[in-house]
Amino acid sequence: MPPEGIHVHGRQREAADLLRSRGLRVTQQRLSIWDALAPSHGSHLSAEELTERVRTDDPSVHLATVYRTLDLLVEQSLATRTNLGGDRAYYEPLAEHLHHHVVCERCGAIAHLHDDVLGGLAERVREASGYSLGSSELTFYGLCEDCS
Amino acid sequence: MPPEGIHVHGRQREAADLLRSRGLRVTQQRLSIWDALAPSHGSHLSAEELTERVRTDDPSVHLATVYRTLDLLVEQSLATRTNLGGDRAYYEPLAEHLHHHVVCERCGAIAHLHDDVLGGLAERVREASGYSLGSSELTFYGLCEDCS
DNA sequence: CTCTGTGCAAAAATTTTGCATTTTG
DNA sequence: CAAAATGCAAAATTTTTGCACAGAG
Repeated sequence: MPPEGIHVHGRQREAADLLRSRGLRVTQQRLSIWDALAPSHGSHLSAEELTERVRTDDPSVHLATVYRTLDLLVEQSLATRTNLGGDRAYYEPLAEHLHHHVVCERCGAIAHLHDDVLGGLAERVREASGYSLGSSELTFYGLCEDCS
Repeated sequence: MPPEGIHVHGRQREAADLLRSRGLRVTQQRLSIWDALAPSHGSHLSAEELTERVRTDDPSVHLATVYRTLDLLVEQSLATRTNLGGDRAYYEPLAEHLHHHVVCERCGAIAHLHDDVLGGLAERVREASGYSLGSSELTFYGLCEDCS
């Protein structure tokens, strides 16, 4: 088992490649932000929460930079922005598979919903609306098992 | 066909009854806001747009009152708040049937999606997540027929 | 008359922007 | 070196709140 540092560097190297391959500049800030957004650190982070995390590594990173980087990552489809019913936006690294959210209205627990649970939903929506569909944001509210 | 005034008063009387039956006070501001939120006036209004509308009738109504009233209406399940991907919240009077939204990413046109288009979605989500479901907010993004 | 709702102004919370400086390629 | 990214502070946007006054029941 490699020491912790290796993981970080591996992940950062991967991020650096992602950025470079898209013609974007690789900066220490972007790498740190990408790190802090890692799924293992818990998802659904607001820009402010993310900044706090990033700052434990590099306190000089400014909130504005985090916003600019998040815009960039979303634009590049490397992250997604979700709303989850609150007032601010939450960000997640783009997962292997698309997913949606089920939010517990009592304790705030968030479950992920794999796209394949939806059945032929997109097709039905396309037919009903006449729109050609791209992305979607589906959020269900209810009570988690513990709370209900 | 009754003159226009009758409609307004009919709608306002209905609103007054709704408020009274819930133990809430009937104020001119609430009636005007309810009126302005009417589906016929076009839906998906932001608090600011709604205030503008209300002010054509009564310029003294304050934005803060609109926010407070909208909170009230949502709390009372007389209106819904949706996000539609933007930064601010949009409000709709609670329709006869629940519905969701399909937003055109190019021209902004919004189509409504009847709940019955979703098939057994809620049931499938309940099974997959273990949550007992209440409401949901589903937004699809794509291109409308004109734009695609 | 009492309690709730409103207007107002001020603040809070979230996100964006202009500009000088630093860093990347 | 040139172009792009960052830090900073200031502004813009959206929503909330405290308080004194007005209006509903």
